[in-house]
Amino acid sequence: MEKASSACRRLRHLLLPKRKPDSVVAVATSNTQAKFQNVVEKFKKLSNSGGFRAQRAPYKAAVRRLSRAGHFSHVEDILQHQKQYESIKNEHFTARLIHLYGQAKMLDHALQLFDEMPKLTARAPFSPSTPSSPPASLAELRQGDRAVRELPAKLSIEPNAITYTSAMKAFCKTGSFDDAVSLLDEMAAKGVGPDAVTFSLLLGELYHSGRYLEGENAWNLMREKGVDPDVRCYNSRVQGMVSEKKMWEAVALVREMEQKGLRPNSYTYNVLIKGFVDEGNVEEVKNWYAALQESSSAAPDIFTYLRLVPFALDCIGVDLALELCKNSAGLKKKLPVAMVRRVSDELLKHSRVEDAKHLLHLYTLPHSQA
DNA sequence: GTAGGGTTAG
Repeated sequence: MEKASSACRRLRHLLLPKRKPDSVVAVATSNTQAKFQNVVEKFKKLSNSGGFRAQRAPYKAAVRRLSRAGHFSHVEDILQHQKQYESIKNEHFTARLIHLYGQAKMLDHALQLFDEMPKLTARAPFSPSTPSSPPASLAELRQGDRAVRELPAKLSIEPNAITYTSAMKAFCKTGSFDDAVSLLDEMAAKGVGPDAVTFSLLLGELYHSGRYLEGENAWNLMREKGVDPDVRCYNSRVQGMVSEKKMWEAVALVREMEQKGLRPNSYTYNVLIKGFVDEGNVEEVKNWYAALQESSSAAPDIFTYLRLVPFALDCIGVDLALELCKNSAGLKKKLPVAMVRRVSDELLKHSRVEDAKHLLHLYTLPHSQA
């Protein structure tokens, strides 16, 4: 059955008009189609397990991957598939699916699923959690006004902290930072308290877009409102300081968060490393990489290595570059092939054939040129 | 146990 349907799909694909008659392109596209179809089938199989359905990351990753590639029918396929499981009666599960449609920018599907909730979940909707998914979906679509005004009115619900946070995200993403910040006033007027999530998002957007002073204002506002910054809030501010090349202040802030008992995570270290890489400060880059390796609350990740490998090649030495590549080989996300090749080329320049071979072998790259 | 919150560079 499955074979027949995938054969049909292939046939349909062949019958579809092609813009590019180039046979090489056609074969590549067909391979890609088959690859994504495979992703869908695998995902459906995994969905059979309740343990899998409780996880959030694989859903997000699959939807992101498929929607980025423009395979919206595949997104629909895997999300509609979830309706057959008991989990669909759990409104939290269904709310997640709604948001996933939003993340794929499939608003119509998101709202339709929301409409179906009463009959799917066997419970009346609008328990505190459910109506937050449509605003979150609208935020993904950068529609702040609709998220915070039109939709709550339509659903006869009062916007809560999550609605506002979603709207803030949408406003920031469209560059309407003033609108985002002014939502804090509106929240205060309505007695809705912002929390660490609200501020981590706002701070991140402000600092990340180069609005350092506005970020600092928001940070002070957060303190005035008695909201305790968590690791992500601190990270946003550290990142803001790094962007402003205030490395000493950034380091001091990391020390402050440690003193408060907040454990720096990989993001924290990566931001500092990025700052010192941009400064060309070899000693501090080495220090913070060592600190990250020794940390009990963080570990190097792919972003660490993406930054460090080119820097090691250019400013430190091929030995460190090789060591970094080896250290990163065990990660699920791999370094780009071109980056690994740069390191192996450098090794060959120094006639270190065995090291180069070993490196390419680690990344299962052919080394016939060697 | 259950919502809304990060980066990379070519």
